[in-house]
Amino acid sequence: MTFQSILDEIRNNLNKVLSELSISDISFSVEPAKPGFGDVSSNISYLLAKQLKKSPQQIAQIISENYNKNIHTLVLKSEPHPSGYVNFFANWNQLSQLILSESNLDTFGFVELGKQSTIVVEHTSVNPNKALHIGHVRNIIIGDCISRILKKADYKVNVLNYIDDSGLQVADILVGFTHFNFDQEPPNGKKFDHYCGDDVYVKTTQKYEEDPSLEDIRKNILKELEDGSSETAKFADVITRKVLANQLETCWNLSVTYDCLNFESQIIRSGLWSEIFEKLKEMKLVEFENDGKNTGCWVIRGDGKEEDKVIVRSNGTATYIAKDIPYAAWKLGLLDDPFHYEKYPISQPNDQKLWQTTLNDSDSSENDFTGQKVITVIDSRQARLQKIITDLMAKFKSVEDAYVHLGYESVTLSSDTAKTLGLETEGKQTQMSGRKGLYVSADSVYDLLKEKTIQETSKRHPEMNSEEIGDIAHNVAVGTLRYEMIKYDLDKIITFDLTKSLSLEGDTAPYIQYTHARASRILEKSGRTPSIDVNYSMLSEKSELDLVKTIGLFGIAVKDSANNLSPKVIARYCYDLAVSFNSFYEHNKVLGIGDENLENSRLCLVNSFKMTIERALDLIGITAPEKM
RNA sequence: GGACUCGUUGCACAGUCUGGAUAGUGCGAGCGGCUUCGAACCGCUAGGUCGAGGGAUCGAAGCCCUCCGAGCCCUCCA
Repeated sequence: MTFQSILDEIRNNLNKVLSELSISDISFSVEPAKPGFGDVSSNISYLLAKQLKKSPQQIAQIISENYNKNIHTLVLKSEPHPSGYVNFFANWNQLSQLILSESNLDTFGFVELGKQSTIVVEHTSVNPNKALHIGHVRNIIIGDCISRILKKADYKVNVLNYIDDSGLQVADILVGFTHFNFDQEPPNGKKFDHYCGDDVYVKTTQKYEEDPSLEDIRKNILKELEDGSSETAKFADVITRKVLANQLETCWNLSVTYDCLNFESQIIRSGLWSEIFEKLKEMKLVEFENDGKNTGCWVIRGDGKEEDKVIVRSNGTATYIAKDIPYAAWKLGLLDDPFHYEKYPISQPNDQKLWQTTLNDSDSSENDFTGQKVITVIDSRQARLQKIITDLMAKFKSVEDAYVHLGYESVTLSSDTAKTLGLETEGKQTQMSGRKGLYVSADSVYDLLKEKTIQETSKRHPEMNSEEIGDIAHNVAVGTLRYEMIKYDLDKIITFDLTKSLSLEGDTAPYIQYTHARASRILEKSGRTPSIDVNYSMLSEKSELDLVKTIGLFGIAVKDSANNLSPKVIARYCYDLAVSFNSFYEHNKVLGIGDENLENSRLCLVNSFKMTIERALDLIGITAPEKM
């Protein structure tokens, strides 16, 4: 694992030094050094200070001296720092060789964390009554990046999208179609999902406020939805599948794909709920209330000071959270699978197979989309409900962390952007609202970014045709949007601003993609494929070795990212790698330097960089064009 | 009222999980760099009581406690 190799070597040798000094059981750190402190650092002497009754400086001195007596291959020397750290300097002749030759392998960056265990990643799960907005995009991109990263970390990943096709939001647009005469054909070529969200949904919910008696119609429609044989349910199926197809277009356009679509209507009709409800009763996880404010309901007891949660109403119907319980249990493979699977009629990009659940047992294939672990990506406003599910699953499965709610903060609109949508917020950011029509759609942001990129690219490449420019603009637009969605920590609110969030400069995807284009250009101009059999010891400039080192850190970044379910780590790695390359590019010429051997070595380095940035970007679903 | 999350330079963030050296980056501001492998770039300068207070520690932006500020959740809504 490249840079990990030198960390391992140092750890082993330090342990040897410790045992020579008859010291044991110290868990010290061995990590990549901060700039200016060698290549690797250890805090070992701080930890021994008390035991040895010596200052960290003195101990660092002793350890370094002893360390240098040992045989080492990847380390040149160990050096005590006056602060007390023990710093190590790499033998770059050896380490460059190791890192750069490994970087040529397809498996570069692969880490054996999952050991081929199965894991479910569920994301997207947007009600099929509207187009995706920028807030949904955060969910989708986080989920997609996590699945890509987990695959790189040796997990078998099943990506699911839960289609809530029988909920209240769907009922609302049905009310619009059936009672307010909304045309089923959108006006002047508008995408159907946008039409349903912008027009039918918003205007129908407006009418509820004007006329509360409409609530009865709404409730009726909702009830009919749950009965699969009703005309309403059949109509709903037509509408929601049209919306879903449009939503998937948006996702696919952003390089997001799935393995299986799970329809809520089918979960309801499968009878999984009554199965799990019996189990809950047996395990005494739900209780029937004979008095109090929840009289006649089945509830889950609140934790500590939390209120009890009703899961079956006194009229016998299940609440929102109740529907999630059988699905969660199904995802973990705790229930007999009632579903059959058929191919989704439209094919995904790259022909990746997409399945959908069906209760129809003819003409279907055997599949298993469950996992030993489950990660559900839902925004953190649902944390309370997800905690209830998590607790239940821990009891069902008898494994603590089998079900993980991966929460993230929402995307809000900046005051300026809200104003362009007609809402005055007095300088404050504001939550989006589908019901109020207060949102920025994913498609419109993509279009804006693409248009902007087309302009930039045309300026630079007047010789290109529009198709070529369009391809580049697509990759840059998708990259920019994806990067913007994951570069912040999951628990930071993203305030989306129609002008400020669409920058193509600084810490953005185009910056990283641009370095890739620079590298590609060098390789193209060199007119040859770099040979791997070169003497890497010719690489000795600081910026060269920094680049080699950053390339070598790929695997460590993947491991960190997978362990912490943090796509941001890969985004930052990509950025660091690009910064490293730009520094190298600024300080060293590759072509026409009059030294064939050095040129060869640098070409190899450029090639390793190009392959590594491509692989790293791929983990966050970003493609870097050859030219831009 | 209770639960959870956040607070680091003018703005937006990284670093906090796993304590240790000189707290990093981008935007913005000021200055400088294309007859050179692509300036969507690079270099330099200015800008920080790490929300406040206390505690444990040889050592805290990081761990524990209290407080303040912001967000969000707490329906027989979804």
